[in-house]
Amino acid sequence: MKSPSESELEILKVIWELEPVSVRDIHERISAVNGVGYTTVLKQIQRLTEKGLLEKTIHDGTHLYRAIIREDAVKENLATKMLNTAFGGSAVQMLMHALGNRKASAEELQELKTWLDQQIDKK
Amino acid sequence: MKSPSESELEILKVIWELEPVSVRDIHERISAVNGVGYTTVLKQIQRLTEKGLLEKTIHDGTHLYRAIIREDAVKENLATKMLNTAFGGSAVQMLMHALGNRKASAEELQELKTWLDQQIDKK
DNA sequence: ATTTTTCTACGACAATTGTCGTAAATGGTG
DNA sequence: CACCATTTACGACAATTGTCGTAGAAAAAT
Repeated sequence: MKSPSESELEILKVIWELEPVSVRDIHERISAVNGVGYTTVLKQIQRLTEKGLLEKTIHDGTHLYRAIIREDAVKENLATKMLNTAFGGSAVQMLMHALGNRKASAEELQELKTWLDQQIDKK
Repeated sequence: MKSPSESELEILKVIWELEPVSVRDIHERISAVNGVGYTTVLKQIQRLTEKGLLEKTIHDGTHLYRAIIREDAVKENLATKMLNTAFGGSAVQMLMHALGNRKASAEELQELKTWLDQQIDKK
């Protein structure tokens, strides 16, 4: 299960949000941020499709794309892989580095705590 | 600040642990896991050195390598980048996906809680 | 000092990725 | 239908990465 590159992930994120969606719409979103060309985005979409991560349907002449892999699965994969390869499986380590120097907002900490307590209760 | 690839990270991890360390020792560790050849590891080390992530010192004829970038900095970078690009900056999201389906052990949850409470107290 | 063993340096190659340019196809408009 | 504007398909190119093979340098053994 190879993880998508950062740039591929950008595209996937737009698709998860808007699917089924046209290349045009995806490009609009992406280029607004990084100014990349239309064909660049198109090519990447086509490659993702070849790789089986996306599916194209032609409806009334317009080509629309949908994701085949689920958002949760990809994110889980990313997070888990990083947890294991970079942080030796320690979630605390990962969290510390993620929030680390950055002053985690009180709300965020609270939110984490809530989720955590809930997890603990579930046992 | 481009992040190291997975394979580069493997090498960095060994170096952080053993530095200053010879190619031979690094190779031994790595190949024990994935069986990759000596020159493969050497080449990667050389490239990392070119890129300025490692430093080579020749002491008594042996070439030893040390890391120039600190372990914490790299990990922080990795975690932060993932937090932002994949999880929209939400640490809860990231944590949920990292622990997600996998039944986080009670100890791990407890450890997380301890760290969190400590963070909250610090405020 | 000569041979053998071990390392390092270098170059090569395939796969992947990010990025376009150009050409071909399709659709909409007058 | 003929023409212009969009879109899509293709191919190209440079950079990066993972992987070696080979050759030359250095160190160790005899």
